[in-house]
Amino acid sequence: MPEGHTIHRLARDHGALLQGREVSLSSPQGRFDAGAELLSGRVLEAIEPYGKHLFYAFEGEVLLHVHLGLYGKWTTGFGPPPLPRGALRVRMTTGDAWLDLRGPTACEVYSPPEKAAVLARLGPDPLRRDGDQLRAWTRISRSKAPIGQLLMDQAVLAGIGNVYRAELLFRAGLSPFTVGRDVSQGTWEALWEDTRTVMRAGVKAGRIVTTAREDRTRVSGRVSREDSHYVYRRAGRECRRCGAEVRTQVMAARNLFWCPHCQPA
DNA sequence: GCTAAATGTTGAT
DNA sequence: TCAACCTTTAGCT
Repeated sequence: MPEGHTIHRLARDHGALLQGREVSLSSPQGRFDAGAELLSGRVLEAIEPYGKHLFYAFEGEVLLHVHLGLYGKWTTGFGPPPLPRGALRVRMTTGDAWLDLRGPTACEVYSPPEKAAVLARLGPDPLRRDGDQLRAWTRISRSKAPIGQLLMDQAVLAGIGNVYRAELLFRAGLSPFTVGRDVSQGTWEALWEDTRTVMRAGVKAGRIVTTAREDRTRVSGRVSREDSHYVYRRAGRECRRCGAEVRTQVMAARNLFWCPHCQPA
């Protein structure tokens, strides 16, 4: 399940399997029959991640646009693909590998202008080399909205989701209720740099781990699910740093988590 | 074994 | 504001 780190990881992994290859597409579920037929048999030229969006560029100036949403998932394997089970929106195959897509919010054929239109409404992506923190700062520094809402707004920053929102604000010691225009530029720049650091680690590990070693219960071995977050989904439990009770409240239509002591209003 | 919630967004009401 | 998308998992029993 995807925030930006998952998308960038998929782009990398799928590139290794598909780039420069002729790809066959089908839609066993039937909901993408026309698109699969249009794209099938073309060479996959490039895969580009932006925020939570994936763009698969095929020869002939046509793209596959995928947004996983909350449930969407890719599974991959080598050799002959398994018999299709369940609601399988798209299957892509090369001679060697297969890739199955289930449950995406978006799976559609795009033209280059349609891709450009999506990019035009997204803020900078901290995982991209061209991610420009000043573009986000322009929005944040003028906004009366709380920073916990702004971080979730894909027009402000592309790729952050509910886990990173909670965890990044905790790491910054910043209250989610601080309004954008009250955030200092120095605080923002540090937050942006920390976002890049933490999300890059997420791409590498294939999961979100935001805790420092000294804040974990168990210090060696694989980081447990329990140990991988400071506040996300820890409502009512003790803050790892100070012992105060972690709080929760809906903000931007999602459950927000924070420590009232480490992130004072 | 069952239910609810979940790392997200869109489009209808 | 809410249903839809559709799967996985946590937390119950």
